[in-house]
Amino acid sequence: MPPRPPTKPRKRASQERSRVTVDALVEATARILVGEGFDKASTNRIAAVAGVSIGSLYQYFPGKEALVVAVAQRHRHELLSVVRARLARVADEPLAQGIGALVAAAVAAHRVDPALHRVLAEEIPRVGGLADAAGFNRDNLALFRDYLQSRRDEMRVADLELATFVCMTTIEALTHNAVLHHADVLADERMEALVAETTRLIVGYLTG
Amino acid sequence: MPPRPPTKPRKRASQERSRVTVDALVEATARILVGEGFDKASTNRIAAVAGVSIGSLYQYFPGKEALVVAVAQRHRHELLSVVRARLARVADEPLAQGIGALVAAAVAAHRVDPALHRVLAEEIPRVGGLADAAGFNRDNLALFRDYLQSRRDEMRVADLELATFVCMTTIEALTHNAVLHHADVLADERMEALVAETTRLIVGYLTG
Amino acid sequence: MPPRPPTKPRKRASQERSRVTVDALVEATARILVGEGFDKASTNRIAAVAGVSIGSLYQYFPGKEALVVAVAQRHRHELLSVVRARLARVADEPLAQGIGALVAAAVAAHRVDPALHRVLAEEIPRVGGLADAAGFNRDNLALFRDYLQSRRDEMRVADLELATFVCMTTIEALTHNAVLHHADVLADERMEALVAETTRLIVGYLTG
Amino acid sequence: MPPRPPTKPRKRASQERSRVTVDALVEATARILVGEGFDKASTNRIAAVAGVSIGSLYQYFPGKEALVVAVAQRHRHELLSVVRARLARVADEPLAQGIGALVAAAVAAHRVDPALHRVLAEEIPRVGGLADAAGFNRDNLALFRDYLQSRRDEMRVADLELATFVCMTTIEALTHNAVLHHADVLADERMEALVAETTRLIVGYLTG
DNA sequence: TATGAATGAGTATTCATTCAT
DNA sequence: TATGAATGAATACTCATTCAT
Repeated sequence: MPPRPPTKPRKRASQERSRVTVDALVEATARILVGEGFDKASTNRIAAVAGVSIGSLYQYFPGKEALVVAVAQRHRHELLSVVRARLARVADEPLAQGIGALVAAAVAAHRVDPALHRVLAEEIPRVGGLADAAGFNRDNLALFRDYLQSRRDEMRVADLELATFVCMTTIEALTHNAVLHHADVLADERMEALVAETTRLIVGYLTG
Repeated sequence: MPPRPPTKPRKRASQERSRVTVDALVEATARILVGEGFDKASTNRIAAVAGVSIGSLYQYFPGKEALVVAVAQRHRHELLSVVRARLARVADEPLAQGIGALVAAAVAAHRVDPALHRVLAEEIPRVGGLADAAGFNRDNLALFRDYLQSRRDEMRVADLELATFVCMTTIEALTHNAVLHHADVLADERMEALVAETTRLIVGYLTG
Repeated sequence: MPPRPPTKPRKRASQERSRVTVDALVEATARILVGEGFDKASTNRIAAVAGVSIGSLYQYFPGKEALVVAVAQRHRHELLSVVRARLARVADEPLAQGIGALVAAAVAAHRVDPALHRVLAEEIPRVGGLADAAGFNRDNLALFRDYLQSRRDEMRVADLELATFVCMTTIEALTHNAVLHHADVLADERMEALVAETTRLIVGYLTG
Repeated sequence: MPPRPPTKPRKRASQERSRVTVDALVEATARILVGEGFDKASTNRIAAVAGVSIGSLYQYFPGKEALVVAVAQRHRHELLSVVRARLARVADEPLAQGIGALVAAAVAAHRVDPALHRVLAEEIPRVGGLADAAGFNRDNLALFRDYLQSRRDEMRVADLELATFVCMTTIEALTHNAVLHHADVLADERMEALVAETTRLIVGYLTG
């Protein structure tokens, strides 16, 4: 097993000045990822776009991977706050409403920065430290399991763990595919239809 | 827009000798992809492993991408024949049986060469000619739409196109995730449970 | 001829605090040199290990070379005091005793800090200001010439200068090689044999 | 223990063309080593001076170290043939003649390419694969032991192994120092004196 | 005086691809 | 048709040193 490239930031940006540098680097990485793709994102290029010397890049990040991971993390946090916010509003409503909201939230999340989301999901070799760079699912999964748990009496599933896996995978795949690959085909009203269908699919499955 | 690297084989392998060379190259590519990962798969290395000179490689393939595409295609054909064979056997049975068989087929397909499947799906930047290197779905999609069409009267869906999309995406995502990322967790009996669950999910959805 | 990097300390450490800083830097350099080798000894690393800011390092030393030179000088002083102490005890004894003591002293000197000695002698490019970083010989040479001069009547050599050169070079080479490269092979008793042999060699040469 | 940089040539230069390339690279390395010193000898510079692309350099050598080793080896072979040739002529003469010839040979050897010899001996960090890049002594040692063995009855030494070590180390150190550091001081006639002195030193030692 | 953020020239190395033989 | 020597742009990363705070 070859040693993986490190992905954790090298030093904390303590002073204000360095904070700016770090942000510029992460932002530049995101911009290049979206605009030119993963393998144009060389460290030299990132530094140049960030308006920062290559030396400074390496003061704060141990390498390219760490930058991509930082971008993915930032993206993940944004998604998560979108999902959390929406979910909070329906915590006490019946299952059908909850699932509906969740699916809608997933679509909304995929629309936060679809281009970045696509690069993160499809262009980045999921290997080494990048393996779950886009794995915002773990957080989502926990969130969702808690929700399902709280609604357990409305459901008819034997294995909650399995059900969570099935639901999350399904919702993620459908919204991802729809938003990222069929946005053109699926006009707005049809997207609403998809949300409805997905909700029906999941609710039907859970209340079986 | 930068010109994409060409991905089509350069010439037909008419003579027997060429045929052997081409096969050796594709096989070597696959072996390296699985054994060492996408970015160790350099053209020089592929040629070396294939026991062929780098010059010859470029006689038959316009570049690296073309080789990967060829590997993906070969893999796709294998998958497709697995799915087709299984589907043929249930063409005349009721929907529930058909869907069950399809899900089982999807699992079987993912087990043909999981390591290669994983590399193709997760390590290769889905960009340019590689965009749908792993997109064996197109074929599957057509196959499945035809099947659903033939069983339309057992179903209660308004939009067949949409339903096909929903079902295929769901089945693909669930089996992919299950086989490639949770094979350890999902022991054999639980895998059977997953097949059952997935079938219930889809059948429930289709029959309203 | 490119300008040589300066190797003299920048300012006198007049205040106590500075003194501590300078010592910490020299000590850190020595520790890194021994523990990780010459080319891991970057200025940044030295400063870090010394617990001093890189800025401060440059307040007291004009560059990396100066630090290494300082380490070498410190080492040289230690060696010299070892040799001097031993030599003082035999100043009035006949040649054979004197030479014997000198050889033993040379061995003892090489054992003061063999690891540092080795790095200084073998890993550091003897170029520029580093040219005689390990050249503790100059001092030794003077010391030894004086001793030989005082025993001139016991000797039968035409050219004292030449004889000094021959003796010093020989003793240094033999003890260095023995201690640093054959310490494993030359067990303690054999090392004593070497001291005896070397003494015989030199005394034989001087007394014709 | 960190993995050492490899020092063995990467591929054999089978065709005539590549032979030329390899030679040019080794020659260029030597020239840079002598003219600009070890740490100006970057791979890019070596390739440039050799009039060869950097890519070609890496076809034949795994890195910088390997080139330096190749240079050292080439140099060693030249030295060895000088020494061997001279030694052959006195194989049957008495010890005093033999030692005299050997010392003269050592001086001659150091004069083959003194500048290169100096760089190899003093500027190259004797670490890793470079550790005995300049260790032409091993061959010499064997050669010399055989010679001493054949003259054993003229000698009065208890431990032949030790005697060989003492003689070789002494001769090497004296000639090295004389030729490389005191060439200016030691004019030709004085150099002859040194040869005589050294011979006397050694013969005296061996014949007790 | 001390700090540490910033610099950027410089270094080793890879790899897709070409082309003379 | 096959070969493999040659290419060189591109890449990740280091490190001595400066200077504003």
